[in-house]
Amino acid sequence: MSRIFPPHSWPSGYHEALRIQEDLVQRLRFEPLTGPVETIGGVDISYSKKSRRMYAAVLVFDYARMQVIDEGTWIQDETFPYIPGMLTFREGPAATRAMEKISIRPDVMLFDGHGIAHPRFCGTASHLGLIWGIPSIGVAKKKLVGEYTEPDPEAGSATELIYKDRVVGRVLRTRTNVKPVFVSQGNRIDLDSAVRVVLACCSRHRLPEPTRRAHLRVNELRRKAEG
DNA sequence: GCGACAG
DNA sequence: ATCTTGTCGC
Repeated sequence: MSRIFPPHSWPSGYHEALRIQEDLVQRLRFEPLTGPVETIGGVDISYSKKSRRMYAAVLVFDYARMQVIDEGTWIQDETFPYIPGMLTFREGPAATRAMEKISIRPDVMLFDGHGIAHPRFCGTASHLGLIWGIPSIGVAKKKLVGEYTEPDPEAGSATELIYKDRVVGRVLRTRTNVKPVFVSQGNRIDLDSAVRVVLACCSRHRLPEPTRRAHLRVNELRRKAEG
């Protein structure tokens, strides 16, 4: 039994959130990214514990030039606490409102967090990519679940992230001699395609440009609103 | 009970 | 995310 959860209705309790993840995970699909990628989106959320406010930004880039061509932002109060494995219910509401403000739908989207490298194989990148209807990739700075061996120090080196006998992602060295990032399938993309896209966005920094720039943008929003 | 634990 | 000083290296 599966259904499509309304994008603008979010759960307030843990158990309802759990049921939603178990429902949505059945709808995830992982296939090679077909067709040319001309635009790519980056999403990030920032929140201040003090004001309990959230700042969201969705940036759309021209993939070839890696320049911003569209932007959507949103500010609101917190509606859900931070619980490992439930990040999408904390960030989803504000991220979705920011998403509604862009006019160019990106061909693929990068998230600051995991895709299927998640306790129930339904992290933020998978969840939001699914309800937004856009191929998505998870790029996290730290592990949530799984086991792996350290990749070689050269840019491009990678090892598998294994969880419950499944390959749920890749530990990828995006730049030489920097800490690796955790790349995982969000939805409508396979792991090889995901890694290829992430590497293409990391010519100058450890994190891919779309999420890196979205992060700078939300911090700018917060500074402007709070100080 | 103990350790792990995206942002 | 937030708390926090200095510091090593491209």
